Amino acid sequence: MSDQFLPLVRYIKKYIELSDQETAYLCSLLHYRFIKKKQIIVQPGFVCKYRTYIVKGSMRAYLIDQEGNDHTLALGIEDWWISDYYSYIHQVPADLFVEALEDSYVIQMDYNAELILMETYPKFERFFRILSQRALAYMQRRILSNLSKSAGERYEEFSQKYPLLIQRIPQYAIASYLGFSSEFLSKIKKQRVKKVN
Amino acid sequence: MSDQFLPLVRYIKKYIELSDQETAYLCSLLHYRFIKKKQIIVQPGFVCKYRTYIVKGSMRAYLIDQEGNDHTLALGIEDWWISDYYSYIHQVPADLFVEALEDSYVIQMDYNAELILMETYPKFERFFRILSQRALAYMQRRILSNLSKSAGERYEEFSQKYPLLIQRIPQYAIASYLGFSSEFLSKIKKQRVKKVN
DNA sequence: CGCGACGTTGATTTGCCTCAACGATTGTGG
DNA sequence: CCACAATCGTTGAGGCAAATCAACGTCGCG
Repeated sequence: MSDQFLPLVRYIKKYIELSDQETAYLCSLLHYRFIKKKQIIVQPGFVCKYRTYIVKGSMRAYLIDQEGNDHTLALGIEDWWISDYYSYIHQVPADLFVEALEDSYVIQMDYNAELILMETYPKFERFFRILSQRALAYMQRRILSNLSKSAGERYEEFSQKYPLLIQRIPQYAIASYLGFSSEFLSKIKKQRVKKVN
Repeated sequence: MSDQFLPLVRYIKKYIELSDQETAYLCSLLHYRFIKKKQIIVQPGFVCKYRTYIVKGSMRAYLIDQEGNDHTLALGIEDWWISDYYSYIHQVPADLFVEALEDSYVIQMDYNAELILMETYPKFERFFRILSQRALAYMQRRILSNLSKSAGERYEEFSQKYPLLIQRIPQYAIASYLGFSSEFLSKIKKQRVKKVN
């Protein structure tokens, strides 16, 4: 068997122990895929079939509202997950697009496979519990940050926390993730340079 | 044994089945408490020890920033959970206050009890997985709503979704939850009345 | 009764948006 | 391999949604 799934297996082993048998079964349920830059893997109106783990590359999940403005829910690079989580969990049509920002390699698990996996080896309940608890705690922090901080402060915080993303993710995507326009991000950066001097 | 824990047991049984033995063990780990209006059960600097399920009453989780403004992360009434989830999950000092808005009765479970419970009866892994997955999906929707909608639209959506909260929760708490000032909420409501006529 | 908590209203200010024009860089088809 | 288009970021002018501040009304509670 190829070890294309190794990054994800290593990721999971940070949270639960896996025997060779369990690992093999897990891998039998996974799909390894190449996603070309700008390719869309989730779109509104279609159920989000997969949980997507990024092996290499970067992706963005975003909403387009009635006025045509886009709003970024999530950004992801190596070792992160991305999807329209609401659509995935409830198996209802998505509201979001999920799109590759770079040529990417991903590992996907579909909803039924996930259920079967948890039934076969209940320890995966534990893995998904930990995963979603951590994501939830993180989301709460993000909401607080959005509620309590100015655009400049949020950008500052983001740069500290994710210097890698600042380098690789287009500015319009970062601005949209942080909740302001990309023009305004330009102006923030200009102010910032002044401050440093 | 008293059945003060019945509401929570019923809640849990919506997601997993429980034998009498499991139920009894669960209840042995719970605490039933009365919280007086304005009483604070979580505060910054102290680890959030409990997950809190509201049996009766209402509560609010909020952050006070450097300028002294408060920002509401969560509101809760009967049959909802509330806590500083980040603090609880990671067992680190909280950033938030959690306060009763009315005289309230709650059921609390502490972090160690939760771990023991899941070890003793692994099916509780499943319960907490489902719980956090649903909360996570909900949080993502809230972020999208905050990113893509105006103050008026968010209030409209909130009123549709939680008519009970509109009646029972003070306006300043709702405004703060939705991310704008309570003065502005006054003005929104005024506009709204005009529209209806 | 009197005080404190909550909500309202109006005047003014401001953080961020919108629009438009313009470089710089990247990608692509001839 | 070049020309041209598309994409991305920057800059400035003007505008708007919502904040801030201050004053006032009202209600419930000690």
